[in-house]
Amino acid sequence: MPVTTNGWVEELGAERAALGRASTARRVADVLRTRITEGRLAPGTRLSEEEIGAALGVSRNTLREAFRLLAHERLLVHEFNRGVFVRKLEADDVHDLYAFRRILECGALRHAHATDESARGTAVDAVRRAVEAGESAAAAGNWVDVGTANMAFHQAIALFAQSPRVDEAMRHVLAELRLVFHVMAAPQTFHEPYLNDNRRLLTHVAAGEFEAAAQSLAAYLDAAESQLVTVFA
Amino acid sequence: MPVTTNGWVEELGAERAALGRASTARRVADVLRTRITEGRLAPGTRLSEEEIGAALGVSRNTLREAFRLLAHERLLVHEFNRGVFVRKLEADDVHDLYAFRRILECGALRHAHATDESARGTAVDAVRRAVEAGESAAAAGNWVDVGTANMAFHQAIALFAQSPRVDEAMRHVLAELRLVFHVMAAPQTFHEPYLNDNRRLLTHVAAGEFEAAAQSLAAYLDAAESQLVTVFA
DNA sequence: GCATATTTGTCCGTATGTATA
DNA sequence: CTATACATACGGACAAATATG
Repeated sequence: MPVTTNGWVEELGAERAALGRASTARRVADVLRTRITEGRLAPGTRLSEEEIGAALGVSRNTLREAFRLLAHERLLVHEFNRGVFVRKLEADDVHDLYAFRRILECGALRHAHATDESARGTAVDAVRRAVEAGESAAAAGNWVDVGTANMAFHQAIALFAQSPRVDEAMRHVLAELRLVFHVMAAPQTFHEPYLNDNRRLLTHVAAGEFEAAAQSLAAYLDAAESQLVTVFA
Repeated sequence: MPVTTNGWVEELGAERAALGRASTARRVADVLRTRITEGRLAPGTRLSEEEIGAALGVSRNTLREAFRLLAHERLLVHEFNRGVFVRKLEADDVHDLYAFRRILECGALRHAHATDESARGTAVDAVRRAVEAGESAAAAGNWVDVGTANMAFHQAIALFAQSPRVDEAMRHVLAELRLVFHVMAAPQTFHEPYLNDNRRLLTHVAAGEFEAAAQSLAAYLDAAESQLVTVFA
């Protein structure tokens, strides 16, 4: 019986009951994903197969399948013959994530003019809902929801591409970025200054000014990136 | 003892000796990936765990890890309680792949002006090498190499983004597209007409005319997409 | 629609190789 | 260098789901 060294593993026992019915590996991945994206698993932590397998009541085979799912999402890194670790992001990663975001989000906006009216309408609606959710959350002082709404805003921007693959790429990028936000001193209020930018972008896309929106968003992302990179240095 | 029904599995035995030293699952994935991208495994084929595991001399657990790797690359699809199948692309997939390509490749070109001189130079060199490789392969009548060079050309275009994540996304898209090319009547000569377009794009990027290159590429991709979609209908 | 056979999903025990204290 | 811990990989087992007759 291995002795648990750092203490966070025991808490998994409580989540074991929450495992519903689906692929066991997927459910295990869901539990771990939540802990990682919520910052309750520090980057760099090694995830022992035996320890976690025992805590969640699944075999190592199943657990390894769950690890692979999360490694695919870049939330874990798998080092051969060494084990899996919670992803630890460097300044270079932040730079690259924002480079990717610029291409995806600005590309989606520039593609919007080629989409049909109704598709554009649903995307604009999604953007509007995200903006309003962020503003009301900020009014209520609920900074966690402000962050969630900001994520939803950028996911909605990606909708203009009308491409499932763009949507998925965007989801992965945002999931990785959650790891970044946790190293911020005040992740709660990080997103708040961008509420105005989001509102401005909404007016652009609602008016069909996609090129202006793209340029505005590029500047927006530049600012956010440099803000984050300084934190990493 | 299950009787092999379709006959292609036995050939795997010959490849078993070629398995070098790395993660077993990765090596197995390499073998299967080659067979899939070369079109020797028809889309829709179900990959039996027991059959292939025996043919390659690996356990079911290890094989399942290899399946997961390839499912991540979208070369296989995993259906719960049913097994894994070689990915079968629909017309919608072709459309989406080209939508994603437009955003990635044109986005990379539009980002090029912001990169430093040396990075741009290496990207231009990579593009030039791909163009020349394609032209000499075409002169030799080697259509397989023309296709390979065309893939390398677009991978080189992605270099202008200066982003590892863009590179990887591009790799995955091109790997998926290989599945599409195999359903063409004459995949050998499919890429040949684009040699001129590639050469023209090279002159653009060599001259630093990235916006012009992006627009030219967009039209290029539109044409290729509609050509492929008609084949699917 | 039912009974049967096949195949996957999951778990366990174990042997071997690799990394690290 | 040795010892320990751990990941890798194998093979067997059984239940559950699916496919087949």
